[in-house]
Amino acid sequence: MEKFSIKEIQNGIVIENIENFEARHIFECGQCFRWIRENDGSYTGIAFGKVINVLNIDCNKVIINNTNIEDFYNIWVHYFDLSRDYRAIKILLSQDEVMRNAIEFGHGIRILNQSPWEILISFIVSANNSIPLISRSLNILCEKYGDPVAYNGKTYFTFPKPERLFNLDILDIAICRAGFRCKYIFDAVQKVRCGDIDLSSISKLPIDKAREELMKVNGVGPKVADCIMLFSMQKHEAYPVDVWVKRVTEYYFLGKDVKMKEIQSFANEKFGELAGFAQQYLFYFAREMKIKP
DNA sequence: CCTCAGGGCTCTC
DNA sequence: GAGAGCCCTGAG
Repeated sequence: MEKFSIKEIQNGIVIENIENFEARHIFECGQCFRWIRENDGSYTGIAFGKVINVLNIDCNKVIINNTNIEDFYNIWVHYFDLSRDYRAIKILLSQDEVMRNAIEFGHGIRILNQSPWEILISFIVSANNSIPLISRSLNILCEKYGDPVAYNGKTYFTFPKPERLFNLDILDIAICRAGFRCKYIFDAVQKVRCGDIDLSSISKLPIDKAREELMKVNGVGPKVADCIMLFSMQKHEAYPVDVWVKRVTEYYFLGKDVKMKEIQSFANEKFGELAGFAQQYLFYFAREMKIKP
Protein backbone atom coordinates (compact mmCIF):
# COMPACT_ATOMS: atom_id res chain seq x y z
CA MET A 1 0.00 0.00 0.00
CA GLU A 2 1.24 3.40 -0.92
CA LYS A 3 1.53 5.87 1.92
CA PHE A 4 -0.16 9.21 1.47
CA SER A 5 -2.39 11.67 3.27
CA ILE A 6 -5.56 13.35 2.06
CA LYS A 7 -6.92 16.81 2.72
CA GLU A 8 -10.19 18.17 1.48
CA ILE A 9 -10.13 21.57 -0.21
CA GLN A 10 -12.66 23.69 -2.04
CA ASN A 11 -14.24 21.29 -4.57
CA GLY A 12 -11.34 18.88 -4.48
CA ILE A 13 -8.71 17.06 -2.53
CA VAL A 14 -4.97 17.27 -2.03
CA ILE A 15 -2.93 14.10 -1.84
CA GLU A 16 0.37 14.62 -0.04
CA ASN A 17 3.39 12.42 0.49
CA ILE A 18 2.38 10.27 -2.41
CA GLU A 19 5.02 8.45 -4.46
CA ASN A 20 5.02 6.97 -7.93
CA PHE A 21 2.36 9.27 -9.32
CA GLU A 22 2.96 11.59 -12.27
CA ALA A 23 -0.14 12.62 -14.19
CA ARG A 24 1.86 13.04 -17.38
CA HIS A 25 3.27 9.52 -17.18
CA ILE A 26 -0.05 7.98 -16.23
CA PHE A 27 -2.10 9.58 -18.96
CA GLU A 28 0.48 9.42 -21.73
CA CYS A 29 1.80 5.90 -21.38
CA GLY A 30 -0.71 4.55 -23.86
CA GLN A 31 -3.38 3.11 -21.62
CA CYS A 32 -6.07 5.74 -22.16
CA PHE A 33 -7.17 8.07 -24.95
CA ARG A 34 -9.65 10.55 -23.60
CA TRP A 35 -7.76 12.47 -20.94
CA ILE A 36 -7.10 16.04 -22.04
CA ARG A 37 -3.86 17.80 -21.23
CA GLU A 38 -4.53 21.36 -20.07
CA ASN A 39 -2.21 24.33 -20.42
CA ASP A 40 -1.14 24.11 -16.78
CA GLY A 41 0.00 20.51 -17.28
CA SER A 42 -3.00 19.06 -15.50
CA TYR A 43 -5.28 16.46 -17.07
CA THR A 44 -9.05 16.49 -17.27
CA GLY A 45 -11.05 13.36 -17.90
CA ILE A 46 -14.12 11.39 -17.06
CA ALA A 47 -14.53 8.01 -15.44
CA PHE A 48 -17.38 6.40 -13.54
CA GLY A 49 -19.57 9.27 -14.68
CA LYS A 50 -17.43 11.87 -12.88
CA VAL A 51 -15.25 14.56 -14.37
CA ILE A 52 -12.04 15.30 -12.51
CA ASN A 53 -8.91 17.33 -13.09
CA VAL A 54 -5.59 15.93 -11.93
CA LEU A 55 -2.57 18.13 -11.28
CA ASN A 56 0.86 17.28 -9.94
CA ILE A 57 2.15 20.16 -7.81
CA ASP A 58 5.37 18.20 -7.47
CA CYS A 59 6.31 14.54 -7.51
CA ASN A 60 4.88 14.00 -4.02
CA LYS A 61 1.80 16.19 -4.17
CA VAL A 62 -1.30 15.84 -6.33
CA ILE A 63 -4.49 17.86 -6.50
CA ILE A 64 -7.65 16.21 -7.75
CA ASN A 65 -10.22 18.83 -8.54
CA ASN A 66 -14.00 18.37 -8.63
CA THR A 67 -14.15 15.48 -6.21
CA ASN A 68 -14.31 14.78 -2.48
CA ILE A 69 -12.91 12.38 0.08
CA GLU A 70 -15.82 9.99 -0.22
CA ASP A 71 -15.43 9.60 -3.99
CA PHE A 72 -11.70 9.42 -3.56
CA TYR A 73 -11.96 6.30 -1.45
CA ASN A 74 -14.91 4.82 -3.34
CA ILE A 75 -13.66 5.46 -6.86
CA TRP A 76 -10.26 7.01 -7.37
CA VAL A 77 -8.15 4.85 -5.08
CA HIS A 78 -9.09 1.91 -7.25
CA TYR A 79 -9.01 3.77 -10.55
CA PHE A 80 -5.48 5.05 -9.95
CA ASP A 81 -4.39 1.74 -8.45
CA LEU A 82 -3.34 3.49 -5.25
CA SER A 83 -3.49 0.33 -3.17
CA ARG A 84 -0.58 -1.14 -5.06
CA ASP A 85 3.00 -0.74 -3.94
CA TYR A 86 4.76 0.47 -7.08
CA ARG A 87 7.98 0.98 -5.16
CA ALA A 88 8.24 -2.77 -4.63
CA ILE A 89 7.47 -3.45 -8.28
CA LYS A 90 10.15 -1.01 -9.37
CA ILE A 91 12.76 -2.51 -7.09
CA LEU A 92 12.17 -5.96 -8.55
CA LEU A 93 12.18 -4.80 -12.17
CA SER A 94 15.19 -2.54 -11.62
CA GLN A 95 17.50 -5.51 -11.27
CA ASP A 96 17.76 -5.15 -15.02
CA GLU A 97 19.70 -2.13 -16.22
CA VAL A 98 17.47 -1.36 -19.21
CA MET A 99 14.43 -1.52 -16.97
CA ARG A 100 16.13 0.70 -14.42
CA ASN A 101 16.50 3.42 -17.05
CA ALA A 102 12.98 2.99 -18.39
CA ILE A 103 11.56 3.15 -14.86
CA GLU A 104 13.52 6.27 -14.06
CA PHE A 105 12.16 7.81 -17.24
CA GLY A 106 8.53 6.93 -16.51
CA HIS A 107 8.76 6.79 -12.73
CA GLY A 108 5.23 8.10 -12.18
CA ILE A 109 3.41 5.51 -14.27
CA ARG A 110 0.51 3.69 -12.70
CA ILE A 111 -1.77 1.24 -14.48
CA LEU A 112 -5.31 2.57 -14.34
CA ASN A 113 -8.17 0.23 -13.56
CA GLN A 114 -10.54 1.17 -16.35
CA SER A 115 -13.85 -0.26 -17.48
CA PRO A 116 -13.51 -3.46 -19.56
CA TRP A 117 -16.24 -2.34 -21.93
CA GLU A 118 -14.64 1.02 -22.63
CA ILE A 119 -11.24 -0.58 -23.07
CA LEU A 120 -12.60 -3.27 -25.38
CA ILE A 121 -14.00 -0.67 -27.76
CA SER A 122 -11.05 1.70 -27.35
CA PHE A 123 -8.44 -0.88 -28.28
CA ILE A 124 -10.48 -2.23 -31.18
CA VAL A 125 -10.30 1.31 -32.50
CA SER A 126 -6.57 1.44 -31.77
CA ALA A 127 -5.59 -1.24 -34.28
CA ASN A 128 -3.30 0.13 -37.00
CA ASN A 129 -4.33 3.64 -36.00
CA SER A 130 -2.72 6.74 -34.55
CA ILE A 131 -3.47 8.23 -31.18
CA PRO A 132 -5.13 11.48 -32.41
CA LEU A 133 -7.44 9.49 -34.67
CA ILE A 134 -8.23 6.97 -31.93
CA SER A 135 -9.13 9.79 -29.56
CA ARG A 136 -11.23 11.48 -32.18
CA SER A 137 -13.26 8.37 -32.96
CA LEU A 138 -13.87 7.62 -29.29
CA ASN A 139 -14.87 11.19 -28.57
CA ILE A 140 -17.40 11.13 -31.39
CA LEU A 141 -18.96 7.96 -29.95
CA CYS A 142 -19.09 9.55 -26.52
CA GLU A 143 -20.56 12.84 -27.71
CA LYS A 144 -23.16 11.03 -29.74
CA TYR A 145 -24.12 8.20 -27.40
CA GLY A 146 -22.71 9.06 -23.98
CA ASP A 147 -24.20 11.27 -21.29
CA PRO A 148 -23.17 14.91 -20.84
CA VAL A 149 -21.48 16.00 -17.62
CA ALA A 150 -20.72 19.68 -17.07
CA TYR A 151 -17.52 20.89 -15.48
CA ASN A 152 -15.84 24.25 -15.44
CA GLY A 153 -17.97 25.70 -18.20
CA LYS A 154 -17.42 22.77 -20.54
CA THR A 155 -19.38 19.65 -21.33
CA TYR A 156 -17.76 16.25 -21.07
CA PHE A 157 -19.30 12.95 -22.08
CA THR A 158 -19.35 9.55 -20.44
CA PHE A 159 -18.38 6.51 -22.44
CA PRO A 160 -21.67 5.07 -23.76
CA LYS A 161 -23.02 2.06 -21.94
CA PRO A 162 -23.27 -1.11 -24.05
CA GLU A 163 -27.08 -1.02 -23.91
CA ARG A 164 -27.03 2.37 -25.57
CA LEU A 165 -25.37 0.83 -28.61
CA PHE A 166 -27.40 -2.39 -28.79
CA ASN A 167 -29.94 -1.19 -31.33
CA LEU A 168 -27.62 0.88 -33.46
CA ASP A 169 -27.13 0.21 -37.12
CA ILE A 170 -23.61 -0.18 -38.46
CA LEU A 171 -24.04 3.23 -40.07
CA ASP A 172 -24.75 4.75 -36.66
CA ILE A 173 -21.36 3.41 -35.57
CA ALA A 174 -19.65 4.59 -38.75
CA ILE A 175 -20.14 8.24 -37.80
CA CYS A 176 -17.08 7.88 -35.58
CA ARG A 177 -14.97 7.51 -38.73
CA ALA A 178 -12.99 4.55 -37.50
CA GLY A 179 -12.95 3.08 -40.99
CA PHE A 180 -12.76 -0.68 -41.27
CA ARG A 181 -12.83 -0.93 -37.46
CA CYS A 182 -16.47 0.18 -37.36
CA LYS A 183 -17.65 -3.29 -38.27
CA TYR A 184 -15.52 -4.66 -35.42
CA ILE A 185 -17.14 -2.27 -32.96
CA PHE A 186 -20.49 -3.41 -34.28
CA ASP A 187 -19.50 -7.05 -33.82
CA ALA A 188 -18.38 -6.39 -30.25
CA VAL A 189 -21.69 -4.73 -29.46
CA GLN A 190 -23.64 -7.67 -30.90
CA LYS A 191 -21.58 -10.23 -29.01
CA VAL A 192 -22.07 -8.39 -25.73
CA ARG A 193 -25.75 -7.99 -26.44
CA CYS A 194 -26.43 -11.66 -27.10
CA GLY A 195 -24.16 -12.85 -24.33
CA ASP A 196 -21.47 -14.44 -26.50
CA ILE A 197 -19.09 -12.19 -24.62
CA ASP A 198 -19.48 -11.53 -20.90
CA LEU A 199 -16.72 -9.20 -19.82
CA SER A 200 -17.24 -9.59 -16.10
CA SER A 201 -16.93 -13.36 -16.24
CA ILE A 202 -14.01 -13.16 -18.67
CA SER A 203 -12.20 -10.97 -16.19
CA LYS A 204 -12.33 -13.81 -13.66
CA LEU A 205 -10.74 -16.34 -16.02
CA PRO A 206 -7.04 -17.21 -16.10
CA ILE A 207 -5.13 -15.20 -18.67
CA ASP A 208 -4.92 -17.71 -21.51
CA LYS A 209 -8.60 -18.60 -21.34
CA ALA A 210 -9.56 -14.93 -21.06
CA ARG A 211 -7.45 -14.05 -24.11
CA GLU A 212 -9.11 -16.82 -26.08
CA GLU A 213 -12.57 -15.55 -25.13
CA LEU A 214 -11.76 -11.93 -25.98
CA MET A 215 -10.42 -12.95 -29.37
CA LYS A 216 -13.85 -14.26 -30.29
CA VAL A 217 -14.67 -10.65 -31.10
CA ASN A 218 -13.71 -9.67 -34.65
CA GLY A 219 -11.01 -7.07 -34.52
CA VAL A 220 -9.58 -8.39 -31.28
CA GLY A 221 -6.27 -10.15 -31.80
CA PRO A 222 -3.53 -11.04 -29.31
CA LYS A 223 -2.32 -7.47 -28.79
CA VAL A 224 -5.73 -5.92 -28.26
CA ALA A 225 -6.77 -8.79 -25.99
CA ASP A 226 -3.66 -8.29 -23.85
CA CYS A 227 -4.39 -4.57 -23.59
CA ILE A 228 -7.93 -5.27 -22.42
CA MET A 229 -6.66 -7.70 -19.80
CA LEU A 230 -3.89 -5.43 -18.57
CA PHE A 231 -5.78 -2.16 -18.51
CA SER A 232 -9.16 -3.30 -17.28
CA MET A 233 -8.94 -6.80 -15.82
CA GLN A 234 -5.89 -6.55 -13.58
CA LYS A 235 -4.09 -9.31 -15.42
CA HIS A 236 -0.67 -7.83 -14.91
CA GLU A 237 1.23 -10.70 -16.42
CA ALA A 238 -0.09 -9.62 -19.85
CA TYR A 239 2.58 -8.09 -22.09
CA PRO A 240 0.88 -6.41 -25.06
CA VAL A 241 3.29 -6.26 -27.98
CA ASP A 242 2.73 -3.33 -30.29
CA VAL A 243 5.32 -1.91 -32.69
CA TRP A 244 7.00 0.10 -29.94
CA VAL A 245 7.27 -2.74 -27.48
CA LYS A 246 8.48 -5.00 -30.26
CA ARG A 247 11.15 -2.48 -31.20
CA VAL A 248 12.32 -1.80 -27.67
CA THR A 249 12.35 -5.48 -26.73
CA GLU A 250 14.33 -6.39 -29.82
CA TYR A 251 16.66 -3.41 -29.54
CA TYR A 252 17.63 -3.81 -25.88
CA PHE A 253 17.03 -7.43 -25.01
CA LEU A 254 16.98 -9.74 -27.99
CA GLY A 255 19.21 -7.92 -30.45
CA LYS A 256 17.42 -8.99 -33.58
CA ASP A 257 14.12 -9.13 -35.43
CA VAL A 258 12.08 -11.89 -33.82
CA LYS A 259 8.60 -13.29 -33.91
CA MET A 260 5.83 -12.12 -31.62
CA LYS A 261 5.77 -15.49 -29.90
CA GLU A 262 9.43 -15.20 -28.93
CA ILE A 263 8.81 -11.76 -27.45
CA GLN A 264 5.96 -13.17 -25.41
CA SER A 265 8.02 -16.00 -23.99
CA PHE A 266 10.89 -13.63 -23.31
CA ALA A 267 8.55 -11.39 -21.29
CA ASN A 268 7.16 -14.32 -19.36
CA GLU A 269 10.59 -15.57 -18.35
CA LYS A 270 12.13 -12.18 -17.71
CA PHE A 271 9.30 -10.34 -15.97
CA GLY A 272 6.78 -13.03 -14.97
CA GLU A 273 3.86 -11.63 -13.01
CA LEU A 274 5.19 -8.10 -13.49
CA ALA A 275 5.33 -8.21 -17.30
CA GLY A 276 2.50 -5.72 -17.71
CA PHE A 277 4.23 -3.13 -15.55
CA ALA A 278 7.47 -3.66 -17.44
CA GLN A 279 5.57 -3.23 -20.69
CA GLN A 280 4.23 0.14 -19.61
CA TYR A 281 7.63 1.50 -18.62
CA LEU A 282 9.19 0.19 -21.83
CA PHE A 283 6.40 1.44 -24.06
CA TYR A 284 6.51 4.95 -22.64
CA PHE A 285 10.29 5.02 -22.85
CA ALA A 286 10.41 3.72 -26.43
CA ARG A 287 7.72 6.04 -27.73
CA GLU A 288 9.00 9.18 -26.07
CA MET A 289 12.51 8.35 -27.27
CA LYS A 290 11.16 7.54 -30.73
CA ILE A 291 13.23 4.42 -30.96
CA LYS A 292 13.53 3.30 -34.56
CA PRO A 293 13.92 -0.25 -35.81
C1' DC B 1 1.31 16.43 -55.58
C1' DC B 2 2.40 11.56 -53.87
C1' DT B 3 4.02 8.22 -50.27
C1' DC B 4 4.07 6.36 -45.95
C1' DA B 5 3.12 4.86 -41.47
C1' DG B 6 0.25 4.74 -37.63
C1' DG B 7 -0.35 1.30 -30.29
C1' DG B 8 -3.15 -4.99 -35.91
C1' DC B 9 -6.46 -7.91 -37.67
C1' DT B 10 -8.69 -10.75 -41.19
C1' DC B 11 -8.64 -13.24 -45.14
C1' DT B 12 -6.42 -15.76 -48.67
C1' DC B 13 -3.03 -18.34 -50.50
C1' DG C 1 2.32 -19.19 -41.51
C1' DA C 2 3.36 -15.62 -44.58
C1' DG C 3 1.67 -11.56 -47.00
C1' DA C 4 -1.59 -8.28 -48.98
C1' DG C 5 -5.33 -5.27 -47.96
C1' DC C 6 -7.85 -2.51 -45.04
C1' DC C 7 -10.38 3.17 -43.58
C1' DC C 8 -8.56 7.31 -42.61
C1' DT C 9 -5.43 11.10 -41.92
C1' DG C 10 -1.20 13.91 -40.77
C1' DA C 11 3.60 14.18 -41.72
C1' DG C 12 7.24 14.36 -44.90
